[in-house]
Amino acid sequence: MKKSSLYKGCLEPILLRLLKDNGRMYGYQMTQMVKEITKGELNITEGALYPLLHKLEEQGVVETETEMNGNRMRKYYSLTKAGKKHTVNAMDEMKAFMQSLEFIVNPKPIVG
Amino acid sequence: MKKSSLYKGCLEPILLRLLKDNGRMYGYQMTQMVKEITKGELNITEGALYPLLHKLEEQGVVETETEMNGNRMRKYYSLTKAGKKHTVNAMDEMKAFMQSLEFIVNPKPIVG
DNA sequence: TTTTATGCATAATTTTCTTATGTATATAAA
DNA sequence: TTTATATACATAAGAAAATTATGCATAAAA
Repeated sequence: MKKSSLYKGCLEPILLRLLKDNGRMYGYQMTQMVKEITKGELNITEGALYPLLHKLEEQGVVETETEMNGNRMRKYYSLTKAGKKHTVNAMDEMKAFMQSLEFIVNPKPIVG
Repeated sequence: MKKSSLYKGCLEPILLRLLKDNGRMYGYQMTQMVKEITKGELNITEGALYPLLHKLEEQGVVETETEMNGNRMRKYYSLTKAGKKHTVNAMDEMKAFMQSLEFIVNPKPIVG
């Protein structure tokens, strides 16, 4: 994604979140949406994206439909029922993680 | 650190932040402080911690002093002058990263 | 006396990216 | 009209950054 890859390990929950919010999406669309939302901060590389999507499909987290847009193929991904459950857990973990980061980066002084 | 390692890639800035806030610290102390601050969420493994500290020392980001505490050794780490500059940048990147995560996990609706 | 905590360290392996490469169509710019 | 950019997929090689396992050693608690 970026030079300073803080994002290592966060890609899967990010994709799950996108699918949860937007329903059906195709790969390239995900990269563009993330780029836009993060104002160019986060650029998902194809080498990270596609293998991960394939893994999630293998695991039954997402399912796909391939459609033609003019002459170009689009492979749409959406969460399965199991994938939706999985996503709930992933989002909880994500929140806990972000909270923890917040605690570290912005430590609260102990009030006596 | 944890099973679901979202933290992959964040360890270095976390350590820099600790040293910035607390001055001189030894490795084990860092693991305990992070565990405490994050309420047990983040458990830094030794296999991740020590090689990283050694790398930072090699790079001149931190410097060390070894002291004996009773019969047990403690190796104290602190930021060098260059390390302090480096940390300012790292914290900026960290903030941008956290902001981006926030945007994704908690997307703001577009107000027309 | 055996487990847990403190304190360091490293090797092997796995996970998760980046970078590079490949194929192909559509559009914009030169 | 040719070239660059954008769209859209995919995979392989390599690097980065963890986990897991192991080792050594002292101190305290069970």
